[in-house]
Amino acid sequence: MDAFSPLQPGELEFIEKYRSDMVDLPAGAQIIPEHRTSARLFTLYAGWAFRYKTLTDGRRQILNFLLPGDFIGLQEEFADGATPGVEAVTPVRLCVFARDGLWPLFREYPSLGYDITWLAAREEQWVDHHLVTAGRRNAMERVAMLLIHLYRRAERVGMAQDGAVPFPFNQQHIADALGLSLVHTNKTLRRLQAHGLHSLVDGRLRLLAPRSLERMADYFERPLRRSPLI
Amino acid sequence: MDAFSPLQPGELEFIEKYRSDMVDLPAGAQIIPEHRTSARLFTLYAGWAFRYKTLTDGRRQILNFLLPGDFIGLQEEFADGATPGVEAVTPVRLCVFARDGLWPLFREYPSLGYDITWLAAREEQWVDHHLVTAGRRNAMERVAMLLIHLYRRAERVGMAQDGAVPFPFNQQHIADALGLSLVHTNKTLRRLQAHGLHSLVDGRLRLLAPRSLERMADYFERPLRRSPLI
DNA sequence: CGGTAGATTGAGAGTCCTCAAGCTCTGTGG
DNA sequence: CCACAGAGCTTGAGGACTCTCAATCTACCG
Repeated sequence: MDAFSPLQPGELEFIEKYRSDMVDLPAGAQIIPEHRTSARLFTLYAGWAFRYKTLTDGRRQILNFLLPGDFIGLQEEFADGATPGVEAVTPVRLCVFARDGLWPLFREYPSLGYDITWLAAREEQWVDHHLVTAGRRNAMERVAMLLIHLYRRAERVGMAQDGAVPFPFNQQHIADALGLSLVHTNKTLRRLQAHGLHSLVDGRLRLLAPRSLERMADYFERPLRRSPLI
Repeated sequence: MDAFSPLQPGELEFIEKYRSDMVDLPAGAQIIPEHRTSARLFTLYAGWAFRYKTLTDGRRQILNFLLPGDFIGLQEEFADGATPGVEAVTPVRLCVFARDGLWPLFREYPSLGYDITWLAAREEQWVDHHLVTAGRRNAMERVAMLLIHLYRRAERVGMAQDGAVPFPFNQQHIADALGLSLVHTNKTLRRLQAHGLHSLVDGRLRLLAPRSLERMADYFERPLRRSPLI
């Protein structure tokens, strides 16, 4: 697919060997439970998921969203403290890798190690992005930002059809990603919709006025680059 | 130093070869200007800095803080869009590496590539951490969290003396890191101080009631691990 | 036909923001 | 030696944005 870089000779074979399994999980499943380090790494092959952290009183913050092609569980390898959880939003299919195969991968195929670093850096960029949103944008701007962000990412991996992408999240997900309350998220969403900026019907998102949304959100990302795939 | 892992034979020599220069910059200098990709990578050798992004109307969000040992500029290598800026808080000393030496490093010393991935993952953890703070904690909790976080990190690299660490930031820095206004940051800081939880005198931070601060901030990080150094 | 998850709406309260002014400290120049 | 300017800190007041509480509504399912 156009979204991903081609692999070098030998790399695919190594990945196949490294991959220990293929797993399907239902919507809502904990791919990696919070605070628990998993002995496995994953590549999300199909479906949607998100990384999150919760405070002891239950407040939850979604750190970023995971789409097909995203690598899961790298942070846990190097974690100092509490590790985030990873939860499936839709049914997901995962490629499973043994965690202790990570170092051999770097050693034998440095190019794949480099790719993993790329993926880690890209993921951090998205968290950076969300931190700016949560820290310095108001509710209207936050929601606009998230809608554009998710649309573009879904589009990038070929999910767009007729100007719409799947949108499997409920309003609680949006609220937890943006640092807003559920109620205020709802009101903001309705307000944007009333302005004719987007539509959200039958689990599909359509940006009706992308330029207005971008202006409102102060969105300034360039087109997403082709990324490596492990 | 105890905070960093020992290097393997050969690694140090390679790093020395890879390093192209050593640079000193004054407080306030832009180590990497925002939106500009630098042809160089850095390791912060001495001093304090931070990564940040700004919106077009000037609102600024500090993404994380950089202390000695931190690697700078990796995200830019893989950036899709606008890259964050990096600014010195105090005078800093930097080890400079050519960006195009990164791939040879992975190829010739996979162990160092692995270390860089470690550093990237650790940095993302901190951004995760700050995102939870900005998204789901109130002002009191945010400030408490930041004070503990910076204290622990400074302590980890040997900056603690007599129960105090250097604190070179002004209240605008704190506000921009936490997603608060300057005024509210000030009031919150004073309130914490009035409760006897911390002291901030002559640019030195002291946690007077670390347990209370941790409880207030819902802090649950374990001791920081030894980290690799490039 | 209840039961549940999710969406929606209104009302009141509270946190946090903006505006504005004054204060302290430091460095500079007359 | 003192006036002055600038950066950073502090405080008060009013208002705006966002939150919590509570109730209603819809869609879907067994």
